[in-house]
Amino acid sequence: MLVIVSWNVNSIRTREDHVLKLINDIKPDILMIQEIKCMDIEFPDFYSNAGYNAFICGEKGKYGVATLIKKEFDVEEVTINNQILKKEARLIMTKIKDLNLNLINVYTPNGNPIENSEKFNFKIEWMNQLKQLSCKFVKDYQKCVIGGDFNVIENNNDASNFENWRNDALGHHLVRTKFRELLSIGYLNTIRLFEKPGSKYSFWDYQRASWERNEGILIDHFLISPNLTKNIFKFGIEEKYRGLKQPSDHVPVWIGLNN
DNA sequence: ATGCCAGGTAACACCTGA
Repeated sequence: MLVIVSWNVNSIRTREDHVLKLINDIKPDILMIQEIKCMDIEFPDFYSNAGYNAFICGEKGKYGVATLIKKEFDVEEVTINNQILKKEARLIMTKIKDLNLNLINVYTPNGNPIENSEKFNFKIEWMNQLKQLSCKFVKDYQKCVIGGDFNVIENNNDASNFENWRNDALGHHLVRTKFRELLSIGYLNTIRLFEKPGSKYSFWDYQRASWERNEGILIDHFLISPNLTKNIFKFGIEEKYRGLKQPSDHVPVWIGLNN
């Protein structure tokens, strides 16, 4: 069995201890981390001793993703040539050769404010390009897991008060349509197999005591290609990490796959 | 409509996030 985690940590240098705790708690085979907020060379090396190799795509102070994979796997990082996906450090693609498993770690642009057409349009175009990148795995019957912070509220019930998000780039109908396009080419939003919409959130704002009042949203997702549907047996959300001292505003989400 | 928090950078204010 394989455990794959996704977590927007909001600065890896600030959250290093929390990530180590997660590694000890659930011992993932793969960790997809978003919003590392540092350059590759600044990424702290807590992972080697824990038994992981790191594939990092960072930049100074903003965005940034990293995928940590257990050392026993033979992994190749796949170069992204797409200009839009390369523009900011928001996506890293790796392939575990032993398992023929493709992994796409995504940090979709926020897209706010929607009145600023440049930011919103970049989000829409970025999601278009993600679809282009992802559909070839489905067409070629390849195994693919897309995990990360999608910055999309898929279902009205995935927000404690969806009306707050309807005119926001996370709940906007065009963004939700783009997300559904990923599903329509064959990807499955794995949480839907296990939880009813509204029962689980992955993000609580630092402001307005959102955590204490459980005003959350679900925006961290795992999508899997059709030929992995038979392998998935669990979707987990580690809510307790939002209650730690100096937490990320997101919590870890994970899937369990059987071979 | 904006700030509320939080982190980073740069510099004691502003950007980005969601």
